[in-house]
Amino acid sequence: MSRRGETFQAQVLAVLSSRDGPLSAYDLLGELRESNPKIAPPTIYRALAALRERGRVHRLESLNAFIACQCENHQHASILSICDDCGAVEESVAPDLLEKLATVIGKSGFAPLRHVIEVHGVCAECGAGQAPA
Amino acid sequence: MSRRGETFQAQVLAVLSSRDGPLSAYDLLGELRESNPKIAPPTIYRALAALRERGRVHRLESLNAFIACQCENHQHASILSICDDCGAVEESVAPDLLEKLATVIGKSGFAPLRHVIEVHGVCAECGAGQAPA
DNA sequence: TTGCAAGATGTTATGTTATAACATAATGGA
DNA sequence: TCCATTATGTTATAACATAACATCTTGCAA
Repeated sequence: MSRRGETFQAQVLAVLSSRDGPLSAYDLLGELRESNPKIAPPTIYRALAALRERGRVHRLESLNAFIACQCENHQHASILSICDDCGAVEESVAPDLLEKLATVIGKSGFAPLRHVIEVHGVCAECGAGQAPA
Repeated sequence: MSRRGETFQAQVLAVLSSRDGPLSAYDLLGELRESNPKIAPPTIYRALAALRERGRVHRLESLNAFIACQCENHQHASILSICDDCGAVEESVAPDLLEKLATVIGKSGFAPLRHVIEVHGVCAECGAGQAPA
């Protein structure tokens, strides 16, 4: 086993961390080709898969895009709020909400393993700038 | 304005309703081409968009697939439980959970408009059939 | 009744996202 | 050293989705 990939993963994470909005895999590909023109899609996807396994990156399923984990502890299900106006994404953690969710869907005997919770809407900043009507 | 499209939308909904698992847009395309070989992707996507607007169909963002709404009242945010073993999807409604969710993400002033709540796991039937270890 | 405006639908092409399949290279241990 | 194992590179293609424009329907008004 080796750690060859970690440098590249670190680059991917660095690019994602420098934004407050999500990037698609092909956005990342474009960025990273500036320093290494030869990389291909599988390289990006493999790095993203590794980073996701370690909880450092989240995939926004409803946008087909990726974002760096904003939390200290990277092992948790997260709630992602996506501003449809400015594109900013904020991460929340709410263990009690997950418990409630488990209760709701557990009624029929379902055992949850992975949560996708994404809420689209308007962030405070964009909402404040809007006329109320 | 016309209702020409409604027949086709009804066909799409009929196919989706006949399954207890999701179908991709191209699965649907394949099915529906049996009765009408000339339809193209935009036709499917337009029908799905109309059905989604009326709450008759849900998109599974984490699977890029679609499923008929299983509820009586089609105007509500739904919680989708997806069995990764057999593919079955079950729909739950929990207004109080949405309220709690609104509270959690509303702390920073975020105003929710659309919810994506998908839980992957193992359904009762598949879980029961498994060896415990 | 004809002609037209508006919107729905059909059609072609292409854009975007993701992975299969296989070749090559690096690493560490026997 | 040599091999087994796993990571990485490379090519090609699969899967998902929509842009752009042509065509057809419909209802209405002159």
